[in-house]
Amino acid sequence: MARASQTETAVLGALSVMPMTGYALREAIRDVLGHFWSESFGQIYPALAELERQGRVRRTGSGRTGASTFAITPSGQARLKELLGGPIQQVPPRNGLMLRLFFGRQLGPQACRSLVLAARAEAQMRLAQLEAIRHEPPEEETAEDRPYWLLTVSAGEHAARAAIDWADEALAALDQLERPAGGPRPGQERNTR
Amino acid sequence: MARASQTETAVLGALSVMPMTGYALREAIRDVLGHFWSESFGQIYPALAELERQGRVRRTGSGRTGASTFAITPSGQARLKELLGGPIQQVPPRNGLMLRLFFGRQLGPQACRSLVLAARAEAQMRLAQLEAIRHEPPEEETAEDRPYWLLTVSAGEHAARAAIDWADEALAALDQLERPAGGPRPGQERNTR
DNA sequence: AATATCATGTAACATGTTACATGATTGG
DNA sequence: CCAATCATGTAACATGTTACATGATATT
Repeated sequence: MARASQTETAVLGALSVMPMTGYALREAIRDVLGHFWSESFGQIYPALAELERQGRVRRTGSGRTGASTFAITPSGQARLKELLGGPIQQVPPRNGLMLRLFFGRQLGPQACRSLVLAARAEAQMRLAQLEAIRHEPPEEETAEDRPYWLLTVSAGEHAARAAIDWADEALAALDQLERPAGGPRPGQERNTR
Repeated sequence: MARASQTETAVLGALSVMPMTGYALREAIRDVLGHFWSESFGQIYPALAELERQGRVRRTGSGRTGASTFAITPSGQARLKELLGGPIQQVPPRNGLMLRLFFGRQLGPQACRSLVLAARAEAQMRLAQLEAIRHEPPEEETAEDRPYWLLTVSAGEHAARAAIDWADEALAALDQLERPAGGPRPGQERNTR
């Protein structure tokens, strides 16, 4: 009980959609869950071995020699539901951009501008990718999963748009900092917008 | 070089605002940076010891016996600037809520609703806290840092509002999933299982 | 005097990444 | 045949949390 349950959830979840190899699992997680999840080989293979030992997945020796396709078992299905219903353990926050901006006085407004601009560009790229995903033609086999998948896409879009809006606001504020608008007027700093 | 540079940055940054003990450092990080950063004692004390060995901080044996107030040295100031200017290393994403929603079909719309509602409530609380911080009266000593601090507050507010908007949208979508709009239409009522 | 809080430090554990070793299969 | 890719697995390392041990100081 209770070991690496997050990786376990991701692996069982992915296998609940379709059986695949450990390698494909990693690619699926990177390409499909990539916006909010990640796993490395060093996590996936041990997790698969453990899940197999527990009878949650089984190897169906298909395909090439040495490669094994893993499929979820009924016991694995049950375990997945249990994990999904269980408590969400979140990672402690560690936002490198915010850390830098918080101590931004040491860097000065110009360097901060660059950081914010880079963040804005990144958010814009993420947003475009998510919109592309949303407009991909739905596949037959995954039709029932799709509404749920779109919830996560939507969350990503909202977050990306918020990041862009914030960046624009932050850039304006940093500009204000650099040239204090027509002579120093204390107690005035408002958000333009 | 290049060891735990993120913790180093947080510690040097906090000490650049004012000297304090390791204990106070942890409280400051939790209370002030808490919305986007975290450090534990197990990180802070070794980091302080290492920074002292390198001459980035020094102990000013003030206060009670056994307690040491740490202050940043000029060398530490320089190092801080170097760290702040360096590349941002971000943590791989791991969003437990999104993972659950992605496999939401296994849980069903009702359980997903609960998850989204909880997330909404959490975002609302975060938003209230951030707005309180924004309206706190500014202190004299930190006046120059304040504009930068407000950038991070603003980012948190944008993110929280985005989370709330998304949650409302998601709740509506989940409702649609449960009762498929205006009576059963053939080829449409499949999600009841 | 007892309790709560401040303070420092360490050890054990959990988690996760990266790099490497090894080999099969496929496409040119 | 050769390179690229698919595939599995492990070992070394990095990072980070939690729990514990220890004691000082402040509060009641």
